[in-house]
Amino acid sequence: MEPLSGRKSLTDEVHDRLVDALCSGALPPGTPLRQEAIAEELNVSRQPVLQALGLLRRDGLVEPMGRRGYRVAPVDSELVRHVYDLREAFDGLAARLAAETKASDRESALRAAIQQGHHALGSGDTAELVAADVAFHQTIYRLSGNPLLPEASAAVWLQIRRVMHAYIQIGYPRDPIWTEHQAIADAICVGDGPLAEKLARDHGRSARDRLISRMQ
Amino acid sequence: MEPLSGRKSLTDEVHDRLVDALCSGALPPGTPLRQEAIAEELNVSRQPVLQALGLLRRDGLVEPMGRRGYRVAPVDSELVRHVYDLREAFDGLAARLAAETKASDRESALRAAIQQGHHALGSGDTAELVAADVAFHQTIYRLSGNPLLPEASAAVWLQIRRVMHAYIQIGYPRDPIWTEHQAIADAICVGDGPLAEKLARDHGRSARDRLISRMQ
DNA sequence: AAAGAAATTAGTGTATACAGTATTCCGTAC
DNA sequence: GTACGGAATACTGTATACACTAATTTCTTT
Repeated sequence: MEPLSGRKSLTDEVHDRLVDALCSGALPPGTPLRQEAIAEELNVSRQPVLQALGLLRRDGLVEPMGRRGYRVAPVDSELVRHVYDLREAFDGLAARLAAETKASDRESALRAAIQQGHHALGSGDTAELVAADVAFHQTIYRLSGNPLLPEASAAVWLQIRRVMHAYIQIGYPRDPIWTEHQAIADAICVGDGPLAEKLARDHGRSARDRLISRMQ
Repeated sequence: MEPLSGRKSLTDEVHDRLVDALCSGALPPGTPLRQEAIAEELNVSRQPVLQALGLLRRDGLVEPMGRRGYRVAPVDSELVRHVYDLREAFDGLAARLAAETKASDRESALRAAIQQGHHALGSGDTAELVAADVAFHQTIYRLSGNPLLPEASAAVWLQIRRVMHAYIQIGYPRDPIWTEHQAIADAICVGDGPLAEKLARDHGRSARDRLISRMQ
């Protein structure tokens, strides 16, 4: 982690920085977190760190251990199941709405997202693959026109990022993720809401199953 | 033995207090909020208030106006539509899971919630009615067995509370809310997941339509 | 009287100082 | 050798002090 500077609030910057570290696996589950250490590392006072940890607690990425510091929250298959149940609901709603509303840049945005995915597939970089996957679904969320969706699903997607980083490994060329993405995008572009919803939910379920099977 | 760390942080207490004030309509949309005034009112320093306002911003109940204070977020029919779209997704998921999993106290919990609702109907107290409605759905959320559901839907339910307080008035005896609730509860108790999901989603949609029509 | 510059004000966000509490560590009694 | 009690420690959360910014007001000039 490097020193930071910007014009957002320091609290948000610390939050973002910690989110990245948590989701990339730089801070694996169980790692103890001390405010003072983090503050010193980022050249910040303890106050923004305190607030950022409070947010991370709400996000479920961190849990307090007694009154003696925090610790990175563990990950188990139960958590993954619950996270993906919620994701299925979010994705289904977003896909249906995106198909039913008419955003002007719908086709181009989806095409760009899928292209980004294929590029990531070619590069074989895990981080880029995760980023492309997240970006694809966030695109649909944005196209849904519901401004509350990103915020409401934020915590769930943080967990998804974390789990994907941990368990997606390079060398699953048969992974049908991006063909499924293509099908969802097609249904949206055609304007078939129910089909888009169904495909999105099926995709969520199968992604969950693949992930859980790899966790064993 | 006992989780005797029962004392919550001041930040959370301030947050709860402000949430109540916002949802009950004591602080109507547009009201400016100043940290110092709130801190003095609650006999607290400005620090917990600052943090609580940050949380409320995330919840969408409050928005910053420039760098000169916050203001209670406005409510319009667009917001209500988006909120209820999300609620439909949450309720559907929760009802299905609650029907499919077997919590031992399923029947008794639902029966108690419905009884509370009928009591509130009899009393004619708006606040009690809103509380009973929220409690019924939170019961289903709990019975779903997904521990992430309450937190993920928290912001949405705050908005629902706020809108209901503002637009539900006494004297809608024909309001079918609690008969619909009964049907949902029955489907859950019978263990019919798809039916419970469908009924819950229908209920959400019709509740939204009734609310929006009253807003005009 | 109007416009522009300077000063005051109102408010936030950040840093530092303070207080309290659970955990650890060690000495002592049995 | 082990159980217990009390001091030291290592944290957190809250209060206070500081720094900065944008708005508003006031003063000056034409």
